[in-house]
Amino acid sequence: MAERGRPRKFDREEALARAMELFWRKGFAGASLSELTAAMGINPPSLYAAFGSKEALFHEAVSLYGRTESPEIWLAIEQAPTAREAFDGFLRATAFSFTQPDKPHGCLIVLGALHADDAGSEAVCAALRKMRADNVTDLAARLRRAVDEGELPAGTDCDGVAAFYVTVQQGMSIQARDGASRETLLAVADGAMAAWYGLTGGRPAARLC
Amino acid sequence: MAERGRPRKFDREEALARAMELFWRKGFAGASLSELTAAMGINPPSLYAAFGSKEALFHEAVSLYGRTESPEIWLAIEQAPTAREAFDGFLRATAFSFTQPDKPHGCLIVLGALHADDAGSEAVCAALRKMRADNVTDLAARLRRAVDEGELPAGTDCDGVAAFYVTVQQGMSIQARDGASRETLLAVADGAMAAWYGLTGGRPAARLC
DNA sequence: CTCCTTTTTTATCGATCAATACATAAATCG
DNA sequence: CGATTTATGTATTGATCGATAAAAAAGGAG
Repeated sequence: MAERGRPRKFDREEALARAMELFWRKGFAGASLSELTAAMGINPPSLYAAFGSKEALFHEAVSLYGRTESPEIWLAIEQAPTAREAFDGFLRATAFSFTQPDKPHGCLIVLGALHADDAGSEAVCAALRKMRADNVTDLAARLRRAVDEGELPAGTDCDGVAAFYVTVQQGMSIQARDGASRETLLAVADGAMAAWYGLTGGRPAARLC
Repeated sequence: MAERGRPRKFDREEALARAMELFWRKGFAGASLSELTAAMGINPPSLYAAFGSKEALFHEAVSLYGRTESPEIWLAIEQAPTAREAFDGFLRATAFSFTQPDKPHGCLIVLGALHADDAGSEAVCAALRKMRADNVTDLAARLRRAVDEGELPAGTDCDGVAAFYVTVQQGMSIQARDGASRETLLAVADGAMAAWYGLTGGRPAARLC
């Protein structure tokens, strides 16, 4: 079971983290092999031996992103007692995650590969698109749970509400990439939550009466 | 004043329109010279003689986009009698514009150049970023006008509200590019408008009382 | 030690990128 | 007409793209 051959000189996870950071900052097509190898501190043959291809490296980088950056965003969706607190926490965590110092602003899954440049990046683009679609599904599932639990009316348009909040979050990626401050994104989150009772038809805002 | 030399064989505006369509669909970096010349029906020397460079062609394409696609979106902002109708019309027109058949879905100004790949595209990226920032400014100006006219309270956070609605619109570009239907985008627009009274502190939704 | 396996470094591969040289063609000007 | 000007088509330019060939280096296995 002991490893045969010359031992790898670099830390694979560390190199992957550097690749993820570069993909996050420049996108799949925008991060060139020479930039990747420079950031990872290795030569091209080492990259291909360890990860297979630029596309495979990107998929691993996205997976790492999902394991390191996403959980804090989705924590509230899973753990908050009410759907309203879940969505509010979701958007507030997004505002924090998208404006971390010393990290690229915005979301890798939204900004990483919007255009299917050539045949090679079509698969990459489709993978991110599916992850974005899954986000809508997950939010809708949380809303349906709220309907089942009686927090929201039976007629709630869970898919439509989920689409709205995902759209806001995706817009926050653009805003964050454009330099919007954490405070601005939190204000956007508050704005989206201002639509909650009107959207869900749940308990109205009593102070308005 | 008569034109000297051999007359141009192609229609410059028509070729520009084809270039705009390709940039819109694939982004600045994603649209290669060979694809551009193929779409425009001309050879590289003709492109450079008529437009100067790929970057200059992109700027002209963005200008054409602003003249042909943007007006219908911004019409309501300028002409609607109330700010609420202005923003509602703005988002509904966006939903229509972003899902036109036989045209790329989403907005060229949002999707055209998110990453500053190299030194050449940094200027392109910055130009689009400025246009996106100007959008926030324009929406905020419409809100301030509503404050002046008494439609909205004096304490309204015009910049924050403008940031929210621009964020929603930018998220709609991602959604449209991902294949969201016109109906879905209209539902997102309705969702954003559901936040209006809560955000602006204006006249509350009477039906909730 | 000698084999064997794997990683390393160096140098490069063919393809494609944005951008041009060059010669020819098609118009106006004198 | 010849001279000038501009556009066109063909063929390339140097640079960079993602991906490798080849040989030296560094470990364990026998």
